[in-house]
Amino acid sequence: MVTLPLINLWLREIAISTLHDVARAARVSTSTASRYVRGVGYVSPATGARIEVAMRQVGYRPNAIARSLRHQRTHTLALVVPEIENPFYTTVSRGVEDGANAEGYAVIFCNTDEQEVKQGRYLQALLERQIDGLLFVPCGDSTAHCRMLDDAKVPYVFIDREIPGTRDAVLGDNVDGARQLTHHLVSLGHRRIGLVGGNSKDSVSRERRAGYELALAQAGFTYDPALVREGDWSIESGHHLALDLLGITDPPTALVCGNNLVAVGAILALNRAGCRIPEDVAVVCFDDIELASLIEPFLTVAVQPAYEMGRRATTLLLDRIARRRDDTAVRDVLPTHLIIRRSCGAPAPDGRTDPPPSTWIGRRYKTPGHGALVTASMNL
Amino acid sequence: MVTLPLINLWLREIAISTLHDVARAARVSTSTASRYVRGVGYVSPATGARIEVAMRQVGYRPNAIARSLRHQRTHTLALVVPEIENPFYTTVSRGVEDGANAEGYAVIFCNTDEQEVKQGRYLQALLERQIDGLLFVPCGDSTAHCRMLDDAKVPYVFIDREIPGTRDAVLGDNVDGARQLTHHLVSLGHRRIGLVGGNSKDSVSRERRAGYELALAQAGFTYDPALVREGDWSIESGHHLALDLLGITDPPTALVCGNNLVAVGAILALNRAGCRIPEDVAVVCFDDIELASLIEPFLTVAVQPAYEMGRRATTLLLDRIARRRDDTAVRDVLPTHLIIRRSCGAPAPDGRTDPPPSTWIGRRYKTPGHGALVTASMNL
DNA sequence: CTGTTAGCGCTTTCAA
DNA sequence: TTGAAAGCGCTAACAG
Repeated sequence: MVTLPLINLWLREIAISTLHDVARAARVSTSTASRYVRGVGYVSPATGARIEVAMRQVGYRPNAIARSLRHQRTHTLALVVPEIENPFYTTVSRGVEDGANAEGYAVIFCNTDEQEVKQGRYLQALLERQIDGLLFVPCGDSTAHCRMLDDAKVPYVFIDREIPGTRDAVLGDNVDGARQLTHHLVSLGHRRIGLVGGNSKDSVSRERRAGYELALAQAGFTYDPALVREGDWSIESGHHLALDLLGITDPPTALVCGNNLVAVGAILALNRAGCRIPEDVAVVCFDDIELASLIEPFLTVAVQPAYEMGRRATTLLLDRIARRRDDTAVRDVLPTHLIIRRSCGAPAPDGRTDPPPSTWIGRRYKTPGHGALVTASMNL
Repeated sequence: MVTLPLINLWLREIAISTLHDVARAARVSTSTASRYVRGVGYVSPATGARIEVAMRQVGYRPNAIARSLRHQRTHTLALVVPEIENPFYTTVSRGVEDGANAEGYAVIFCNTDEQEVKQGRYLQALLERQIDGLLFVPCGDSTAHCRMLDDAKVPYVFIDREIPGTRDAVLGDNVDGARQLTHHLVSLGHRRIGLVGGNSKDSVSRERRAGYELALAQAGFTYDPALVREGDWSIESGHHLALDLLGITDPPTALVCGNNLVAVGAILALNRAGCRIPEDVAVVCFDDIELASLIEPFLTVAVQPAYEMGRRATTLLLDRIARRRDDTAVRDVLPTHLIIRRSCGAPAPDGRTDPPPSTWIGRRYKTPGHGALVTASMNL
């Protein structure tokens, strides 16, 4: 740690200037200055010009806090997610950011680490800060927290996960995604397919499990509960559950994983147990593992339109805030797409295992509005 | 898109209650209620109890906006990064979040996409919102923006990148990291080592380049400018520059990449050109590719302590805000560690190519405060 | 077209 | 130990 000479901050004597200062400099009342600044109401060209000059002179910058207090509206949203380091939520958050910016809203991001207590503290703090609305990926059993939000009359929209009750929600099609993943394995000839699930307390995990069961039923298999495990959404959980499944008599030849982190855990477990993927055990999962799959396309996945989910949820929330909608709850379920890659030991239907790298270059790497990362490789 | 029955929001008649309401319900003045709520000044036990009851009765929640206006302090920081989807910045942001929360500050995250215009709009908006301080990863030539911040007298701390001038900064040791990466390749017998750099306009890229040159000099090699390319920090740039380098006469047998995204681009280019890694060309880079390297440890990297950088910068900023430090600029350069993996075609010094997967399990996957992802595997 | 006035919800002297 | 009053910076009636 090195320290260097003086910082040249707090030196200049430019006091922070208010509308009052502008008004005084322009010899008008604050209300006139206010009208001019906001561009509403009548201001004669002459006085307007004077105010303009005064503004530059004193270096005026409007104070959003004072405005908020006056308007009872902060133009600030919050996004509460359980795990910001999961690329899925990172991409969701870009969608939210872009959606919010488009209407001049700022976003406060909060990370609950799947802990309800932390979530509670955040929500409390956010309500005190008078956020105008909330984008919410709840963790655990958040019914109490939802009541709190209802009481505070803060509009909110669920993303990815929802709490029982009639609320706005933008979700991925979990049932169908899991069904597709499972069906894919079935079509490759697998007969014993295990499920390494997420947290059974949350709707997402239950739906993915339902999709898994659906695919098995459609294939005419009898459902074997011994092949199904649930824990939470962590790498450790995936590792643990996969080891478990490997240990049973007549173990599965393929695993459907509840999400990307769980899949990482499962893959580590398989490596550790000396199982080759996909020769010994095939693996597929929900959500992509972004950079990894760019370089080494090895894992067949069901990807949700994360950016779009964030974006739509934000639009919906802003509509609520502006009361641009009637009071019927919206439940927007977005489709999930399969990206077929080699972790299951079979080529894609068209004979390729994956779009060749060249198709990734030339289109932008970014999420929509800037091009599309997952979406790009997804739709090829 | 499905719509369902009525939402039960805006139904109840619990008006949002203010300190005034509490005071009235408790039959005291607002100033007394205020004193009680904040726990300062004298309030007799009897009245205190009455106020306590009144608070619960009316469901009081302090209004942070009004407080901010009064105190001229919002207890809000902002974090401006160029690319939130890069895991490096995601991890930095966790450090920032934890540091801020520890002192009851909220954080507004902003994503500039490496665009100065976008950055300017954000800074403007943040200043209007009266943030108390800024954590800043500037993009491009941000000197004008820094002047703006100075004028507004908002304290700020650079993270990862800095703008010439004497300001607080928490940085990775770019020179040494690049030196280590390059030295590693030298020690494996490579004689022609290329540099696929980042954006030469920014200090980070220049420093990494300097480290690269230093290692070559220490090895007694003559510096060959034909082996050095710079562009920006994108996958496309890495792809383009790597292809370029492959095309020269006597092309490099190894590449040092400026960061993880650039490396992804370079690897795609090598694949496309039919080069095997590491047999034909070895690749190393700055920053890890998190999940990827958990599953398939293939890329030797120099990792910076991202979480720690975010955390320290935040502590420093909060110290500035609270005027807990004298006015000397701090420049905190954190060491970079090498993780040796197989992308360069050689085992680690101790004969292993990588810590075995088992060592990752059992310790938590999270960043410090929750365990450590990169840091954990790094220090084994 | 412009200015006066009364707050938004909270804190903070200063008197009582 | 408590309360009255002023005001943070801005906006919005309402007169003029």
